[in-house]
Amino acid sequence: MKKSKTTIRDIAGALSVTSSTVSRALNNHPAISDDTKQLVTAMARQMNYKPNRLAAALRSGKSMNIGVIVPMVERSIFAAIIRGIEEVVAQSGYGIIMCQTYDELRYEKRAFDTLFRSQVDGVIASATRSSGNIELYKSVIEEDIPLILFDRSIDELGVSSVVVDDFKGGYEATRHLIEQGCRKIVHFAGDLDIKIYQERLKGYKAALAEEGIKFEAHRVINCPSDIERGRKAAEQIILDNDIPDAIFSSSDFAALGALQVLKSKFKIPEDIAIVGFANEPFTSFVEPAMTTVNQHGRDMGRLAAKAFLDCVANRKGYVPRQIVLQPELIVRASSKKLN
Amino acid sequence: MKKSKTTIRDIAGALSVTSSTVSRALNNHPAISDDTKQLVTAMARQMNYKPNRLAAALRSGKSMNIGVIVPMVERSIFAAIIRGIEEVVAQSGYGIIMCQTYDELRYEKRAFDTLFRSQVDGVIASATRSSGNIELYKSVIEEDIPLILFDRSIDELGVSSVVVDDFKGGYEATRHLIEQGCRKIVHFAGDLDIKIYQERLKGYKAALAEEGIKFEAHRVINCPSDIERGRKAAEQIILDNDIPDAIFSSSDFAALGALQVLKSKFKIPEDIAIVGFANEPFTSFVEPAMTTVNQHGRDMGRLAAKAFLDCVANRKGYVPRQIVLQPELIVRASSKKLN
DNA sequence: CTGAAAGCGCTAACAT
DNA sequence: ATGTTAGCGCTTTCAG
Repeated sequence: MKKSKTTIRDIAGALSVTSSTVSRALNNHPAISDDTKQLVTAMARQMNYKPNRLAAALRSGKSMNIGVIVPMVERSIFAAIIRGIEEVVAQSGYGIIMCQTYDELRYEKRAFDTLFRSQVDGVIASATRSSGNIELYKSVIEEDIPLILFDRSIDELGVSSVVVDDFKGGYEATRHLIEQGCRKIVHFAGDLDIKIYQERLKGYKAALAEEGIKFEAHRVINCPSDIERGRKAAEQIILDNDIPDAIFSSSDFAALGALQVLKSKFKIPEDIAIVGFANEPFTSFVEPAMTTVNQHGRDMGRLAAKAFLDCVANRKGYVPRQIVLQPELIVRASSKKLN
Repeated sequence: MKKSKTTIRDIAGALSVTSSTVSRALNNHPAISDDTKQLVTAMARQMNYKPNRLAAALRSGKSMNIGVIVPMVERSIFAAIIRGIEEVVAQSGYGIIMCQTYDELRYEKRAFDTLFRSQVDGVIASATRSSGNIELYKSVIEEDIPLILFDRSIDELGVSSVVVDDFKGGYEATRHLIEQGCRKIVHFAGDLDIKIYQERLKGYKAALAEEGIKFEAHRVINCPSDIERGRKAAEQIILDNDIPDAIFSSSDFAALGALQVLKSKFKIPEDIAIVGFANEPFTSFVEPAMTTVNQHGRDMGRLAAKAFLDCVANRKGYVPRQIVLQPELIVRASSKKLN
């Protein structure tokens, strides 16, 4: 039953043609007669032929695989992005090698190692903290393989990227809070080594400034994207005497943690309004439903993938472009003061 | 700057040895002197050498990539499994090519295509609906590449698998409900083409039978794993006159949908208790917190990966084994009647 | 329209 | 401990 796998040479033998012909027929080369193509594909099926992409890749220099690097697939934004990427690249015959960094440099390094050794035709990645890893990305560029960044980009690299306007997201979230009458707005800042979190913070500051509300450094609390850390931060707030009237969190997870602890002692949103960031599915069904910022993950994935395809299509004349998606504030009960 | 990539031959040239020596040195072959290894690795780094896995794979017949097929990465159980797999196989130098089926045969087919063509050294997969795709899995076996199934296995295949005892999960969930005093227990059944959902249903029936509660077919409602479908099902229940005192849902998502609509009209859990399945993160923070069944995703992934490694280690003498994990009922507020 | 020939970069007997 | 040799399965000029 189990004989050595059929190769194009076997097919060629069975048909008394050469492997070149078979190869061309299989790849739908224009200079092959329809008759031959018919014969070859029929025989291929009959012999249960499975092309060996590795060999093709080695010879042609194209692996038809692209690497996708995300912090972690559990985050719905990244799952959505992967789906978006997959949708478009699959149509061009590409497979995806997915790597997760868990936001740690050593995993990020390993990811690049895996991808290089697999000879991927391109890398679509979201960078981790923006220090220490630039060399990694530069090495991709030096190897001359297309690199597209999404969500968290690295400007110095000058490659194509698809990001959401985090500044605007932070700005609108904060502005919305101010419009609800909030004045003492706490910001849960993410890792400020990462640009997107810097931007969200800047947006927050800009909105305050615009409304003439003085920025107070002690209202910015370092709080990673994690429910438990959100709880801790909220507990700290309660201990302090200076209770805010709103929280704008740079992540839905931290916002949720805060919501959980605060709602036992305060009315949400009347006493304290809460806004998160990322539009994780759970935001729509926690109580009260949480206001958040939608980042259009699937679109981001699709656009990144298209950028990659573009880049491959005109290898030489490709000009990188920065695509900036508009975030969308989704207002829900957690921030609607009815005054 | 950008010259053609360095190969082992280049290194060999620079060192006046042969490429075999370089190859062996790089692979830490025992029969190479430490001096030479030192020299070679130093030169490799200096010349910025990046091994071409494709070539190695073509020659050695091992791609050092394994394929992982899941329905969709958004489901936290699958994200957890992937993480478990990755943890284990990465240590042995394997990369992961991830494919999603979205529970549709055509995507499942495409996944296998991608994996075959990439010459993966193994496939770790969760099957979709258990009809129509068996041929796909058989073809993997015929190609003689290790296949491990998880979560949703296919018994006829006789390969190693790691699953959770869905029967027991269904049984315990239902039993718990009965212990709370519930008698009219509705079951939201998943796609009964898929074995895990059949098992959960059987467990439900078994628990009823054990307690002498008559099984009533109309209490089994077809309801896929989807919030919206759960809402619809709950709305239908309200329209009917025969209000149940509990719902055991085969998925957390459907359970959540039901919870959302029911809690406006009924007291949960006093009037209607609710139990889900899968321990999605959101179950712990919806209100009331939802009782559910934990499937130990990360462990499942780890075990599946270990099975794969085992299988590779003793290719000939490998005996497939079925690993069955014990589900864990996590009791939360949505099902605790305080009578 | 098809054939012949030459590898892609690496590994693995078999030598020495 | 290292060198020689022969490909893995496919693509791709260059001929005809």
